[in-house]
Amino acid sequence: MRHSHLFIPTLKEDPAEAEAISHKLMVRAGYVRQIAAGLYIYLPLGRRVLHKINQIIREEMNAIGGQEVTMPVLNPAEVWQQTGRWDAVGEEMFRLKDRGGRDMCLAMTHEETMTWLAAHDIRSYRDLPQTWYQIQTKLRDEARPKSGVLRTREFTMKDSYSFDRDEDGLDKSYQCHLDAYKKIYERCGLKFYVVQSETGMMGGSGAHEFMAPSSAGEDVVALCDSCGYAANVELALSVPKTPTFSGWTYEEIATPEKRTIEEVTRFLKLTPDLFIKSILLMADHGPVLALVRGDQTLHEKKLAKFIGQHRTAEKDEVKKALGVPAGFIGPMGHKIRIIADRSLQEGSYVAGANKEGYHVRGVTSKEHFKNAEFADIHTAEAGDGCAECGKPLRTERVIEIGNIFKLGTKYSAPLKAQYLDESGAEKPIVMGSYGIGPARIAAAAIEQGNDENGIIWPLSLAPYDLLILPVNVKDPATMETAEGFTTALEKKGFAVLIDDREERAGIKFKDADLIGIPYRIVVGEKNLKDGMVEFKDRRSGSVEKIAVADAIHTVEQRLVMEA
RNA sequence: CGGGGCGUGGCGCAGCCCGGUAGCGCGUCUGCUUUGGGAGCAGAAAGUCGGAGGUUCAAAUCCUCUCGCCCCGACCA
Repeated sequence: MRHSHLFIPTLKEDPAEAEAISHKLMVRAGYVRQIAAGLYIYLPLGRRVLHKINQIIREEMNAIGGQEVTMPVLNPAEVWQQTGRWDAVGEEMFRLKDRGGRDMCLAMTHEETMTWLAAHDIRSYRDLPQTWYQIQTKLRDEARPKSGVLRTREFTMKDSYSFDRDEDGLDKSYQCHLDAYKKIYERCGLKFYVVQSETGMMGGSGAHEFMAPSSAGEDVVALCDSCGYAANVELALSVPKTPTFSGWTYEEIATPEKRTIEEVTRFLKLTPDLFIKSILLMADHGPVLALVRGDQTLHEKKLAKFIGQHRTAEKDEVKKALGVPAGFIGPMGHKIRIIADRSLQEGSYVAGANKEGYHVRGVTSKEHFKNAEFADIHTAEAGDGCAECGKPLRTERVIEIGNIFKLGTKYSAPLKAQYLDESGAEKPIVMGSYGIGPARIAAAAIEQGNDENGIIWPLSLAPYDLLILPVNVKDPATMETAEGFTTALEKKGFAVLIDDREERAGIKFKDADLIGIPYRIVVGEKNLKDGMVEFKDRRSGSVEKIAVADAIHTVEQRLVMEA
């Protein structure tokens, strides 16, 4: 392909709106343009990358027996009403009415329509198992689109759905997907983790996420290098280090105007792990007091599993519910529900005295908050002990590039997706759902592969395998050689881009680095006189002179070896 | 939805506090020179200063409202 025939609008400067490296580079290198918040145009290069990712996904999905289908993006309300998600989802779903006034929505995922299909056309255990997938547009009215292509309002997703007769079948389908996903990300050249995850709005009994480490990510995972425990911090269990307790007797201490843990620790010259942080939350069923250790952070998603939807209480609500000004709450003597972090079961702590200007020390669970329920509600932090093996955990910021869920019968039951077993009994189909975000794979690959000059693609994702760069297009010998390479290598099946623009060498080199094609042949007049050209590896930066006569053979070997 | 920031030629920005001629760099177009890491010189085109209202003799600049984009948080199949 000739560069002069392609639309590759590169930019010398970073776009003002971009923060994430992948976002800056995708825009600068001419892969995407943003038309509105969370809505992107994929330019020729960007489209090629997505296409390559989608092909890898297709191959691996087909390899586990997946069958590609296409679901409509525009959905009738009924199916969503039947599963309850029409009401459960809220503002994140784009809704509209057709000309007849019927409620419709733009699909944000396709459990409903896939299950509808299964309900209509799967009758017998003989029809099972099935795995259906699509690579299709999803629309979500995101509260906050961000980080370029990482969180958008319209995006394509590979989503697949497995249909089995029972849990055993589901386990097999789930495992097949897990293995296929690993292959997909490996082929995409990504560093990634498989971690335990929340089931979120999908519901269901088990879930994993595939996470690509990157500072641009929105999630954090806790990892144990010792036993391999890996989980999203939304659910990661950890055992904080036990502090050294003093043999305090229960007594009040005056702490005038010292409200925050930081203020009180400084005032009393104690470490924060000897404090109890008492946080009042307003849940649907009334106020709840949450207790975590002073050095820990309450994880509201963990807490939500016990008390449901909630928010932190306002100052006057604290006063009203507990009769104590905020900043001096202690766990003692309250009638309301108390959820305490497990780490507080042992030890003697400092806590608010339930009295303005005072704290107390010597607070223990056995004497002072016997009525509390104990659970892991703190955020796992680096250095905490692994809940499995006790060794220290580390944490890492990651991009979620895929997830897999065991749905069970959450969707098949309401949509009546049933089959008849051998004995003629009607049973609900047992389902799984599995997602991959191709654009996130592309962004993660850039986050993990770039330098100060631009993108460094893995060969498997690069828009072109090889760039031929004739330094001076006006030199006939140069062009003859360069075009000869292009034709010969294209015939061999490689995707070749020749930079035939009448630009200065500097511009072409800069653009080449920016765009990030993994290999480059530079055809220059001086080298050509000696029968040589340069072969450059974008990743290592290494340059070697190779004979014109050997060039095609050398390149072919190199590319085949890497592929 | 809460907090913060920003909207000025295609792109990146200055000007705004302290009202009075719209400016810089890059890009684009023309010509000449140059030609292996984002060239030089000369010339040119291109801006309702996000929008609406107001204050004023006069508004990019001050006031009010509004729209958009980005960041932090909440939210997130």
